[in-house]
Amino acid sequence: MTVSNRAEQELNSGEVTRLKIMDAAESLIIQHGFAATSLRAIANAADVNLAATHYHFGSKQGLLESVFHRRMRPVGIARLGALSALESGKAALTVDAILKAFFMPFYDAEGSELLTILPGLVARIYAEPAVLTQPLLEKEFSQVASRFVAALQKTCPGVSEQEMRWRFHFMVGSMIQFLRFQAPMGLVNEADGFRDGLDRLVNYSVAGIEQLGVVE
Amino acid sequence: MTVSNRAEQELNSGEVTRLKIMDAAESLIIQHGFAATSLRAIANAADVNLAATHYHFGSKQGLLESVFHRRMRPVGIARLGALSALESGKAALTVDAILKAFFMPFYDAEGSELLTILPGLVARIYAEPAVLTQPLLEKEFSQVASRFVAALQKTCPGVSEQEMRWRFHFMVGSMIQFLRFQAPMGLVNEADGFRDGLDRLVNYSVAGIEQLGVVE
DNA sequence: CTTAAATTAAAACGGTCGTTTGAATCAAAT
DNA sequence: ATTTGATTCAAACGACCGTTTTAATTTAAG
Repeated sequence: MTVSNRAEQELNSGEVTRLKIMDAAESLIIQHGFAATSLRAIANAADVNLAATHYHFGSKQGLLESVFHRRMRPVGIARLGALSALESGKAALTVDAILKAFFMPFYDAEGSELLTILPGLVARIYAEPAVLTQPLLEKEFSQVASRFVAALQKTCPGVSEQEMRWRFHFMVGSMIQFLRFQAPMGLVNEADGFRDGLDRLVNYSVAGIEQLGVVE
Repeated sequence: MTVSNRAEQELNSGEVTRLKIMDAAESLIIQHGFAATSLRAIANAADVNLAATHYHFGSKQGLLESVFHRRMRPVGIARLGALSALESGKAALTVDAILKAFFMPFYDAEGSELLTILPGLVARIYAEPAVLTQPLLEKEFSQVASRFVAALQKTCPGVSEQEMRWRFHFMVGSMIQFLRFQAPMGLVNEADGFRDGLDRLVNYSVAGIEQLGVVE
């Protein structure tokens, strides 16, 4: 059997169990957080034996890392890809375009099941106690952040790298808030609510990063 | 014994225990989160019998609510007071001044021990699973938010209440991010780091809320 | 078919969890 | 001094935790 087209390839029993565990863990972790989600609850939701969690992931922490890694790596790749495409294009770089590249994974996920997962998972990474997730964040996110900060700096001459990293920091905070709660408290979101909120987030962030109106 | 000056009044045994428990719980919850903090760890850190936690707070959830309430009510009061003082003053309202009123509790806390507590606690409220803290947030925060949104709207004619609530939503996200991580990843914060970050947060948020430079 | 490896299964390990109980101790008022 | 209520204490409750062990079962290769 060749390794070529893995999409059509049938998964062996072990891989199927691995996926069932990760899916169940992902859903429960999003709902209740990492500490409050037990391996027994995960195994039960996945319809899998409890020991399978340790067989496939070694430990609860190992499962957490796998769950986060599976979703976050494609996000980072999509972001870097979108930014590279932007930089190699002929159009001039704008803050608006760069931020849309950063939010690309969420624009892309519209209409897919990913939209019910990605926001909750990203938000949870930032919500868990730092000792659990800081290594994951550092590993998966820091180089992506650096690339975007550098790109943003090019469009805002006169803004130091340090200052731009602060602004990027605040922008990420707004993004997390949006992913976590979607609309503000008491504001219901209608039909195409996610796209609407995302566009508002872009506008808000562009203003914050450019800071054209602020007088010192 | 009169009730007048409670500051000099000695606390009876029960109140002292209550405070010791809340102090210990606060510190541990900030460090490890609610689910990962056990009542035994709290009682141990407070040098108090385990059963005292249930005697004084009824349940773990009850303790959580008391811990949050104790710090958050003064924050809300300080914010509303600062905003009222602003509105009854003769100077024209500005977004900058309103936001500084909103951040007032953190400006005030500079140099006090509160600065080691408030940021971590506020950040944790937003980090815990929604089912735990959403009632607390709704109760303690929503009316304060409404007052500030209304004030901001007056300084930005043409911005609907709904739109301003979104911008305020994003601003809160940036604030949480700052309170939780202080400086961006990999950026160390020197001597007067907190004040510096707070000022950057104000500038960023003013730009986002006014959105002067954004072309649709 | 046989054999070896990969995977699943059931059961138990020692611990810790939130909560409850009932007696002991303390404080203040009669 | 005695009584009453508030508070503290040690101990235990049943339940659940992450992890490990051992054996059964399935899968794939010789």
